[in-house]
Amino acid sequence: MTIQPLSESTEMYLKAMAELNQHETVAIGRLAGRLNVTAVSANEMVRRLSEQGLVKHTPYKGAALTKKGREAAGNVVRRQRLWECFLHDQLKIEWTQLYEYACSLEHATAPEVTEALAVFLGSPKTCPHGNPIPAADGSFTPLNGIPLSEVSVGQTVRVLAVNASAKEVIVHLHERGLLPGRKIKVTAAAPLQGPLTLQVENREVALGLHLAEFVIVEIHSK
Amino acid sequence: MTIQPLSESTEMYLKAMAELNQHETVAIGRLAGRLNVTAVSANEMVRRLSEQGLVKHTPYKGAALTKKGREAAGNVVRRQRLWECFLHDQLKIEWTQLYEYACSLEHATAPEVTEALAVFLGSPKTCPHGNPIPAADGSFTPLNGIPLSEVSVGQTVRVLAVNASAKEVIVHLHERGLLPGRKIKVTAAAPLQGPLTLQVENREVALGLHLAEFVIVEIHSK
DNA sequence: GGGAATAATAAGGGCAACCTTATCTTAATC
DNA sequence: GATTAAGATAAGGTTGCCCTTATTATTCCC
Repeated sequence: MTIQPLSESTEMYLKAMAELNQHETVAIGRLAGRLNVTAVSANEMVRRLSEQGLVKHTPYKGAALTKKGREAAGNVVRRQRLWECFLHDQLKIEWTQLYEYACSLEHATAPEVTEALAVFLGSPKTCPHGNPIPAADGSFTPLNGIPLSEVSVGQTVRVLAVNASAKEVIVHLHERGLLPGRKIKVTAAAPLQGPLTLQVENREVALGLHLAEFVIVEIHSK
Repeated sequence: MTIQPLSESTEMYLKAMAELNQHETVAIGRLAGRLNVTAVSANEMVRRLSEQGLVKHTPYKGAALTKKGREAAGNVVRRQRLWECFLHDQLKIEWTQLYEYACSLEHATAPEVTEALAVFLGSPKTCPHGNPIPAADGSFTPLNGIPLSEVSVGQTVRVLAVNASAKEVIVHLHERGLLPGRKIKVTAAAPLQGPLTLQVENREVALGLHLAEFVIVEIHSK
């Protein structure tokens, strides 16, 4: 099973769903937004995906990956993140370009190449952005962290991962020093969904709440 | 110039033309054959390519790459052969799979990645099959050799390159030990376009003439 | 319970790259 | 100069994935 090759578009939908939400239902609108297509197109495509048994669509509720879909999605994510490692560690490609370049390569990568790449890289556990690399069977343990947007004022946290796909978002976060491993303190949170004020490496940084969602952190113990 | 991204199909046509014949005209039938499409489809596509200024089509004569097309083709070939080096040298992918896997990757490779890959690999001059890797501007010097099919009986030659794209052909030649660097002697040639008989590493091998065309050799001096 | 936002469906189109079938043109060869 | 093979052209079809516009259905929330 799962030997039928999926189209590039199919892979992008599956990956988007996995990135948005591993298990629960994803609203068609969010999916459409992330993939930059209209809601009508997303609807059409979700129908096709559910015909293939990759997602389960509950009208007016959203779509969720099936077991098969989750496996396929994990596989796509694995390929992408392995390529990100290669592009970053070996080719020294710019941080902000990794996602984009790896995304192109991922669709063109045969299973044999994926596994050889993993071995070559020493079976890394996370991509340069800090996200876990799924196993060969597509399974993976989500990070044990919370979005920065949910951290309360005064707390100090450590960045585990940056989980964004839009180039502008990646660039924006990179410019503000929000990289895996960094220690940051939330010094203030403006009311009404306003921006957070952060202390990042002796630097004061303002960050919109919707962008803070892409930064996965753990509470800094000690 | 040459900054507009070409479709995968376009790249395949350009590459096929470059592989079939760097400079001269290629018959539409040969092109169609190599790309596994009908002559009608190839005709259509050649029209599109000539509208883009990539080829010059002379009706009933064939198509030839323009300067622009040759550059673009060289670039595609460069990407593919660099990936072949990577897959072979670093990932230890099987010889007979290199072409196929590298071909998928080549279409998904940005210029920045191509150049970083070249640096990473130490700017190799040839791919594992022995074919030259074009420079970043797409230019390259063809091998100074002749097809094995044109060697006369009794001569001893050295294999410079295997220049095939069809998997079956690659497998067939590989099984018979026809690899770059091998020394072979043409011991007989059957009449009427019949097969050649070769001495390859103390082994006697029969090889169809149309397959011998894919093996580029140089006369063994001394 | 009613209005707003979101989602679904229908209908019609577009584009790239392929296909088939059929007709016509040119080139190559005896 | 006629035949044949190869190439060109026309017409119509398919598939995947996207689009717009319009209508209808559902859910959520005050």
